[in-house]
Amino acid sequence: MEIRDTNGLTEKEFLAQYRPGDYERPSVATDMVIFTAKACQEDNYRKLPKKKLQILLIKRGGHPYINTWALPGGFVNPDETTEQAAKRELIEETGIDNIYLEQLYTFSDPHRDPRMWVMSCAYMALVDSEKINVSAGDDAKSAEWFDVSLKTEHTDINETANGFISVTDYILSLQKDNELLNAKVRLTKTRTDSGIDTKYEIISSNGLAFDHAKIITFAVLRLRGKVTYTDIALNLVPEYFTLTELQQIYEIILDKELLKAPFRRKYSILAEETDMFSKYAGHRPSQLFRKKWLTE
Amino acid sequence: MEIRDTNGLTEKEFLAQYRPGDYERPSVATDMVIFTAKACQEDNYRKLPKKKLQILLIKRGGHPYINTWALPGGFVNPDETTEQAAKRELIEETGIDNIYLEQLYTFSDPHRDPRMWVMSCAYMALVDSEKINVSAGDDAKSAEWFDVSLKTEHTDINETANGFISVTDYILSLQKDNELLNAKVRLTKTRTDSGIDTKYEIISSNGLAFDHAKIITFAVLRLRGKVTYTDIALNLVPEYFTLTELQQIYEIILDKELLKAPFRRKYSILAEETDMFSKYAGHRPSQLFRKKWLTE
DNA sequence: CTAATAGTGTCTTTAAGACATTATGAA
DNA sequence: TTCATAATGTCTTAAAGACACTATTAG
Repeated sequence: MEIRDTNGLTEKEFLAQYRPGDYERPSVATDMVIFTAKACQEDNYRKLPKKKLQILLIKRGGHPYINTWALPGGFVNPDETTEQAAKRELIEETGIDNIYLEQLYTFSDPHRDPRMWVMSCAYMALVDSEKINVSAGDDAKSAEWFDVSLKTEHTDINETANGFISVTDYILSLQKDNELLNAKVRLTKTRTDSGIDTKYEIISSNGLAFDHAKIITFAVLRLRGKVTYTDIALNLVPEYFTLTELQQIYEIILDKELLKAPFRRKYSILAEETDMFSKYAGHRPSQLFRKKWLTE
Repeated sequence: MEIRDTNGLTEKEFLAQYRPGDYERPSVATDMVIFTAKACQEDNYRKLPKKKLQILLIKRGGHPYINTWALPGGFVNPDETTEQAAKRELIEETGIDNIYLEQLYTFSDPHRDPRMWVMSCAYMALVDSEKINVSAGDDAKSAEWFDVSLKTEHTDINETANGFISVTDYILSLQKDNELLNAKVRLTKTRTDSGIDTKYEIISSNGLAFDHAKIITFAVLRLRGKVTYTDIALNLVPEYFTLTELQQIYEIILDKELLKAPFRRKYSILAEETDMFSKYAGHRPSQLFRKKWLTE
């Protein structure tokens, strides 16, 4: 390994004399979309509680976007990967450790932060709701769980000479008690001869900071896309769960009802029988299962 | 919008006085895994040419990793997104414009570049091989197409108390005439009670710069994962193509043979009939089709 | 005619959708 | 006993796998 470059330097010599250029660099942050599935209260003692998909937001105390809600996150340090940064911030801001974490997408619009050039490497996290109570309120910041709903408002497809343009408007709603945040995010797919351009834009955003409506929309769509062909949903379920609970998780993610028999046929591979049963339910007890992760 | 923060500033005033902190920032680059599917020569005039999956690599002329091969790419400028940077570099380095481009993953190991802190937002690009001849040799750098092969060497799954550890070793081979580059990339999935850790490591890498063996492996796996449930393969096919050609694309991506009848049943939705036929083939002519992109 | 690919038919296997039926415990 | 959910059976529909058979050309 004694190859010399055009200046006659070996790699070792080159690295010893190397000085980074004086060009502008972006700040790099991570933002996290932390999902959980929480059971609602139910008035009728025999009725099964419904579940809701929730994400964690933090109220901003300073400019810009003061008093609006933002995703938890922060800047990446020079000695860590973006993933390590995300894990560190997760513990700092929420006390949650050991969690499912998946890199989502890197958002890099140069003006996404009005202060300066900041890229965001966004992560999606999934936690089971029994874990989060432990650490609720640990943090001084006002972090709150919001119910999430993402609906397609409408889709328009127009054929062009050599492809098509499809425009889908999504309505994102986030609710916490009396607080309601809303956003419209437009997904435009422009298909030409070769290549497709997929663009997300925020049409309107009320009460959400930065481009976070876009990031949340992206995360919900990713979760929806992956839930049917992976075991990702198990991350949202407690240690012991019933198959109906698991089905509810799928239903709130996909935002549609599923039939019981086919659901069980398909997803019972994700569950391992135990000899325990749910109790005092006002109806037939349900068998409890343990998670059985897919290995492939 | 006249909310004032704890210093009594409005958002406008805050932004006017805002100065970024003096902390370290990473350089951010893009790296591109550009795939194409090229037909080989065939000696027997009646035999159909086989196709090979190829990627573009550029020989490094300076330290570090001098004389090894690297993915095309470059640094992101302050006025552009990572995607715009990737498109710009694609044109600069290869002359290829208007191409399928998809963000893959952001690689952020702080020591992935021995010179300094550089994150790489990696993209996957797909081009049909008839397009690339146009611009071959445009560039002064020695860019070359290498045949790609990614094989699973072995997989080990060990059950643990609360999950499992699965280790898969991939052998990545890149070949161009007499030049053969090799790498072994290990994928370790550590599943615990809650959370899974997915880690890619380079075990060995011959002739490939930086962590590019990892990026290429990631790209091949992504392409394999998406080809069966999207229309992504159409990006690798010329304007007019036969169904056998399309099937060949699937076969080289998935690295396995497919049955003709079921393939056609499933993927004929991606093709629109024309009244043209292939000619002088030494066997029954084949109908030519036009791309029919999926709109959903 | 021959070698080679093109293109289709059909039987089997597997999975998904739809819905009905039986089981069971707390109040 | 009743209400509400648990759990399973089964008929239908759709897709995938396997493989055989016919069609068509240049040489």
